[in-house]
Amino acid sequence: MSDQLSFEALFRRWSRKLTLSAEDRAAFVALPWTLRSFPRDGYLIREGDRPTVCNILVQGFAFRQKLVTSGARQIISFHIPGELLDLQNLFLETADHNVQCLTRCVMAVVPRRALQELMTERPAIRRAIFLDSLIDAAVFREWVVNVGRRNARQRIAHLLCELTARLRASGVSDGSVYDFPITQEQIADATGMTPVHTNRTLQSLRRDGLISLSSNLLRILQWEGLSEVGDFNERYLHHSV
Amino acid sequence: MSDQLSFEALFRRWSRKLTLSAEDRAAFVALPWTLRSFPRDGYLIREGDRPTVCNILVQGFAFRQKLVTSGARQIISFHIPGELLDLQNLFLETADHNVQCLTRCVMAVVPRRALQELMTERPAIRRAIFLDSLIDAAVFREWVVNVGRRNARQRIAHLLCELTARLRASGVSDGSVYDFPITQEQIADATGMTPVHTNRTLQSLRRDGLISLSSNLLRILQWEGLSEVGDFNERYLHHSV
DNA sequence: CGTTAATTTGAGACCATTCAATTTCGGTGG
DNA sequence: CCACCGAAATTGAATGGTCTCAAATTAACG
Repeated sequence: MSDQLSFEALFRRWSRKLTLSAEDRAAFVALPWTLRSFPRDGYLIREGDRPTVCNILVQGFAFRQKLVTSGARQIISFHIPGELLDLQNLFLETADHNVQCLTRCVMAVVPRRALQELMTERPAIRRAIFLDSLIDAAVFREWVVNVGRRNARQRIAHLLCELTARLRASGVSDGSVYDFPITQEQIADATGMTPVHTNRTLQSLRRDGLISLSSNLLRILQWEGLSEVGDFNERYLHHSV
Repeated sequence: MSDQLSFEALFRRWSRKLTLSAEDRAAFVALPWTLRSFPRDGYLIREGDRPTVCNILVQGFAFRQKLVTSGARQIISFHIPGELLDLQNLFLETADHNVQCLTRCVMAVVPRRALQELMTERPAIRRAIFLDSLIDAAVFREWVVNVGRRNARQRIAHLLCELTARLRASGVSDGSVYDFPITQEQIADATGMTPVHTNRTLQSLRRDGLISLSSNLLRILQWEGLSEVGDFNERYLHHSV
């Protein structure tokens, strides 16, 4: 895979929000990165690790999760190609959650020291990374609201809306039909529900003609209706800065 | 109030995590800030605002919240003196949530342009602010876990542990007895519960001799027990970077 | 000392969970 | 191409944690 292709999605995403000069891009591509493949369910980072690298998701989907003592798992975010998966580990010494692959993934792995130095030298890159981490935080906040104050239907509808809006904005999909590699158990862990109730709630969304989901293929049949059910307002995604 | 005093808590907090030179502190104090008082429940930022300033909490307690269409409110974080309340608004144009005062507050208000420029000139300040925003995000993640995968007792115990650990680390309190200006309704909104069930759950924690809470005074009677009930591991607070 | 906010109590209803079993799907080897 | 297998999705029924609604009590404050 050529250099441009590895970072195509990242640069495309950043370009929507700020101006990256050709030199900025060149300096980024000149980082000492390497491509690495991970299997489905493979761990990129485990809680307690002291990471020395930073991962850029080139291909595939990933997610962050945290376990509680009862053994239950809470998924904290999903990630799509072109996103940085561990900005927090650039400046925090110890990982406070797990990062795992949803599908087989290809990562561009960069030593965090090199990325830190690039941020020192290049204000535009620094700003892009700072923006990304602020938007990550905005998504976490919305997830607190989602699991804290919405019912089952709303939670799932909101999650589907968020994923759709992000995929659409990234240009990975047109946002109406796309490959959806998330199991019902994972949806349950992302929305703070049980798999059984997730199943029943998805059926209710299907019955109402809002979505169709089978064979890992999600169709958004009524975007307006789904957004309304999910109380979805995409402001928090800050797609236009 | 003298300049040093306004930023005392902030500098103390930052000093635990990195080295701030006398010049860094002087440059920070030389920012064009002003002190401003806010009443209890007063809004600092409303969702949709396009802020031009950044608020540093000097005295009092504040919180972030977001409303859903049903009218329910989810509190997303609490803030104590010495914390920056709207780092996200430094680089994002539109506020995606509300920031409100829990008690009467004094803020140091800084034009965000001035703070941005200081960050450009002073790498240590830049790093401190970046660290703060990463830790904010870590707290949001833990809150997703809290409302998503813990039961009522665990949620409230965890919230009390977090507040105690943060107050202790900031030096505002010794962490065993402190003024607790949060109503049961606000605890409910922070944990995704109803006020009624919050009341019953607090009673159960009191009955077990873990805490005592009345007249806005919280006593942590059994820190170990409370941490265990709340599944509390303070790693995510990153008190030692 | 009056007035409003905050806390507390009771009881019934409901949303979501739990547990267990069944069916369907996706991938693999014969 | 079909048979097989484990994973994922689906269904049923009973349980339970939390909510809702309403009222009473206590605390906070001017």
